[in-house]
Amino acid sequence: MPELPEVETVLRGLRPAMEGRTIEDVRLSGKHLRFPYPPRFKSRLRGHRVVRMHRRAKYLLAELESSEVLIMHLGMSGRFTVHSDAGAAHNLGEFYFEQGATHAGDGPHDHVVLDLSDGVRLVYTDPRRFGIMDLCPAESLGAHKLMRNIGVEPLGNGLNAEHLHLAFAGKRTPLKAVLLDQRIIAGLGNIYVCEALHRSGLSPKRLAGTLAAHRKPDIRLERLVLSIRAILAEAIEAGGSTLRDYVGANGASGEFQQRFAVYDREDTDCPKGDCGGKIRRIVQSGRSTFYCPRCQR
DNA sequence: AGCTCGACCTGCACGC
DNA sequence: TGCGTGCAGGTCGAGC
Repeated sequence: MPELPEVETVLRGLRPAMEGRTIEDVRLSGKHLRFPYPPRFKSRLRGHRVVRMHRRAKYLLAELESSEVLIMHLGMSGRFTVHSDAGAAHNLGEFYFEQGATHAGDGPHDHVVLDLSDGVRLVYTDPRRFGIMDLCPAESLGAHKLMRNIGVEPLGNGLNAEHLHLAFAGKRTPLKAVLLDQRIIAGLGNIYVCEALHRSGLSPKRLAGTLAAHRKPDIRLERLVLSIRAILAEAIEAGGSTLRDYVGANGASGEFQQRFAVYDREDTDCPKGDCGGKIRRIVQSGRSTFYCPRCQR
C-alpha cells in the first residue's frame, strides 16, 4: 500500500490520534523490523508527548517533546490502526478507526503497540517486516542516514522541469528507474511511476538523458511534472477514501476501488482509447512495469 | 561516482 | 488438499 499518497493519508489519520498525546507505554513483538530498534527504544518513547506529526518522502515523523524524532517507514506491508476507549473516539475525527483498545495489538504481525493518553492505542502491523522505526535528535534529523539523500517533494515547489532537466542530463538510465530513485524525487513508487509515465505519454524504457539534451528544459519534462502532481493529488483524494473504507470494514476488505490506468492491467486495452494499444508488462530493475507501447514513446 | 542486483520477510494466487 | 513457484506498494548496501 505505501507510496507517497498512502503515507500522506496515514499521516492525516495519525495526527488527531497522536498530536498532543503522551506515549504512556510501549510494547514490542520481539521480532525486529528491517533494522534493529535503536538503543533504549522503549524508554526514549515512554513518558514523552508527541508535539507534531510530519511526513518526509515516505517517512512518517513524530516530533517528541524530548526533542527527539520518531522516524517510521511502512515498508511494503506496514499499517497503522488506531483504537480507543469510547470516551476518546470523538476526538479522532473522520479517521477514527476502531472501538476498544483492550485486545488490540495481539495479532501475529502486530509489532509495535503504543499506548497513548486518553485511552488511545496505536498498533503498527507489518507482516513482511520491511518497515522501519528509529529515533533521532531533532537537530540532526537532516543528517540522519535515511534522510540525508532524499530528493525533492513532488508536491512542493522543488519539483519542476528545471530540476528534472538537471537531474536527467547525461543519464543513460531508463525513466522508470530514475523516477523510482528517491534521491531525485521523493515518494514515487512502482505504481505511481507507471501511472505518471502513461499519463505523460513517455516510455518507461526511454533513457532519461534524452529528455535533457538541449540547453532549455524539454516541454515533455513540463508534462511529466504536471502528470506526477496530478496523479499524486488524485491518489491522495482516493487514498483517503480507500483507507477509511478499509478500516471501516474492520480490516477484512483490502480491495482497491481505485482503478489504475495501467498498473496491474496487462493485456487490457489502453484507456487512452484512441491509440488502440494493449497494456504490456515488462520487468525493469527487477520490478514490473506496465505501459502502453503505442502511446508511450 | 554510479549503477545493478541480492537480500530482507510473509502471504497469496496460481498451476500441477 | 497439498506443494512448489512466482509475485507483491521499498530500499539499503555489497559488489562491480
